[in-house]
Amino acid sequence: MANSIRDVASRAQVAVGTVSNFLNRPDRVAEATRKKIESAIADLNFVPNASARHLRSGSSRTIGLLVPDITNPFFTEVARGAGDTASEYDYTLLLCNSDEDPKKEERHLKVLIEQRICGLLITPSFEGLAGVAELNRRNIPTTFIDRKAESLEQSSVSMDDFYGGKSAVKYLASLGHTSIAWVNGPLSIAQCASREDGVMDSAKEQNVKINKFQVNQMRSQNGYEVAKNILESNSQVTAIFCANDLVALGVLRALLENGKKIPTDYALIGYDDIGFSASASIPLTSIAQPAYKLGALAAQMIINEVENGKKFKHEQIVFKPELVIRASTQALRN
Amino acid sequence: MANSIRDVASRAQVAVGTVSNFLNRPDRVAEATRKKIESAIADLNFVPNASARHLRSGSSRTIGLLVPDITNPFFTEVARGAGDTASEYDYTLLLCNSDEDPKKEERHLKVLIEQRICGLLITPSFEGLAGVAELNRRNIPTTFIDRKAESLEQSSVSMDDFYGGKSAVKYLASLGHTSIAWVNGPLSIAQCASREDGVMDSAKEQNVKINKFQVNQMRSQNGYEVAKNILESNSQVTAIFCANDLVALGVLRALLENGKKIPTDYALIGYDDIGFSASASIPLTSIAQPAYKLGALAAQMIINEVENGKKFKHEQIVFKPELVIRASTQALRN
DNA sequence: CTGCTTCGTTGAACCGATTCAGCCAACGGT
DNA sequence: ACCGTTGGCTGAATCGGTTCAACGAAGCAG
Repeated sequence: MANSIRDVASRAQVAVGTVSNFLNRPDRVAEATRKKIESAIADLNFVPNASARHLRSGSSRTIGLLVPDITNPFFTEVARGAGDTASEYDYTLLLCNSDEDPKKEERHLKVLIEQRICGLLITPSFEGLAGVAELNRRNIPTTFIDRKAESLEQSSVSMDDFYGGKSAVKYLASLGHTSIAWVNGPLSIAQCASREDGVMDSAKEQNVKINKFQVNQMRSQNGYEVAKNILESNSQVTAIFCANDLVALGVLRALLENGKKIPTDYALIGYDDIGFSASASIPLTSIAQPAYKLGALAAQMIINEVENGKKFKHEQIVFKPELVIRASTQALRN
Repeated sequence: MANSIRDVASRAQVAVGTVSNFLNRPDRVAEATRKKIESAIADLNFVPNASARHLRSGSSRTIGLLVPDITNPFFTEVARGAGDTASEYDYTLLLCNSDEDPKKEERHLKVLIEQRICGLLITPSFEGLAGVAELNRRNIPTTFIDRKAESLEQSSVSMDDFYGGKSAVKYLASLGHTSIAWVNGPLSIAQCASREDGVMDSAKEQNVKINKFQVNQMRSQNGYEVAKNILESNSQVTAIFCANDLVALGVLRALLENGKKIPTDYALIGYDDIGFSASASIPLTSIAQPAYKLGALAAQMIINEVENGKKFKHEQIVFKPELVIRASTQALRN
């Protein structure tokens, strides 16, 4: 049942080396021979064994993608992008989900090393991951996604979070809002910190007052809970900016339950522009991140690096996020 | 850099076979030897090469998971479940997304065959996939997810859609609703057809009137659009049941925009109980499907089949979905 | 002391591809 | 007629593990 290249060779009356050439460099085999081999392959239903191929050739044509939360639509899109690009170039994508658990993350990295992946795409959930250092020591090309590489020896595809934070506040200011609630996640997450920097920077420029709020996890439920604090804070807040869409959706629900009108009582902005935001009960204005493109480009870059070896130049690409205006924001009426 | 088992053997002063034993059946290696090998492995930073291992041993310990839409939270959960179980048993999960495109699906199946996966988990988006037949011919164990196997020679883990449709209508009837709008997807999708059968069956039993509506795709936007038809249909409909949550969320948005109150003007039920339903502006009553469990069990079953070979008994497991009651439904007030 | 297990270890053969030095024939130039 | 190239093909060696027959030493029974 499991046919080998030798079976094909003997049936086609050629040498094994010729079959291998047919598989990898068809231009080097003569037309007549090619036909013989083709029909032998069809007859025997032959499909080459990837393991054998990898073993001998040394290169695995497998790239690993390690994400912290496959449940998050953002990463789902990243994975789609990376997957599509990988198969376009005949690479296999090995998708691993760490559930933000460092143990799982390390374990997956070990498996990826066992598989001898030729490159890794990763959004690390923690700094200083032992496994990543290991990858480094083994000279496995690594590209960071949604997090800028700190060394120029590594590539990354990330977003300009400072700009994103800044542009949301700028937009709200342009609508006439002068007192904004800013709901952020843990500052230990690099993205959150940069967004906050952008927010504060813009606030200064635009002469806007910022009320800071915090959630421990960036999920809907946390937004729902923090909304009470905002309402009770008794300030003149007229707009709310959340560090991600899930949180914003939670805030939205809480506000509606409290009889508030969006966008008249409060303007609301999220971050990420996940699919659900467009179809929320009040479609959410958000800062869109091109997740699919991020994944696709990261895959593209790692493939370049794998194929061009030393002469490859590492790049740190930074995308600018984009404001997407929907029904949850409008100009402040006096 | 890339160390082999032979390097380990020579450094530990033992034979290669002993190192192999250490790796696979440590109990057969004496304590003293074990220690020597352990430290040699640590010194050399040795990690076994999965390709070589698979090549010789014949079994790949890799299971493929092919889903039609990784963007759908339902499949994301299935993937999490399958992935967790796989790594628990030291298998590697190869996740492929076909985007409901039969060409991509076939291509992924080919890659999976090249990888010599030991088992496949699949939710086929089309009937009579050539690739699946191919898998069959090669005797690769296959388990269907969310779709019942038609042959007793194959395993499947699916949901009782008839029951799900039935229980939603039964519940609405118990609340006093006697005229229900039923928004279904294409009947060519097996799940949709069964749910509809359940709906109609229950309607008859409960003496409830059903108004049928259809969407072509089961996305939020389609629900949003169909809602207008429901409103214009001018019937006495007091409850709406949608074939999936995304559609229900779209309907919800349209209703709210039209000034309707949920659940007072209309009771609304979705299907799938995706995470967002709980945190929608009006938390959605839904028919919950244990997606994670589905994936985990399917992985469990395929691993059993792989490891027990012939003496394995194929099973067609059918889960009962569960009604989850939230704010979008309440008793009809007269 | 001999024969029989059991335990731990050995190392060559093997899995199925790729690689590469080497071969042959045909062709073109001088 | 001779030589150099080129194109097409060959097949043994190799990648890094696993497998397995065989072996030596120790332990035990008679």
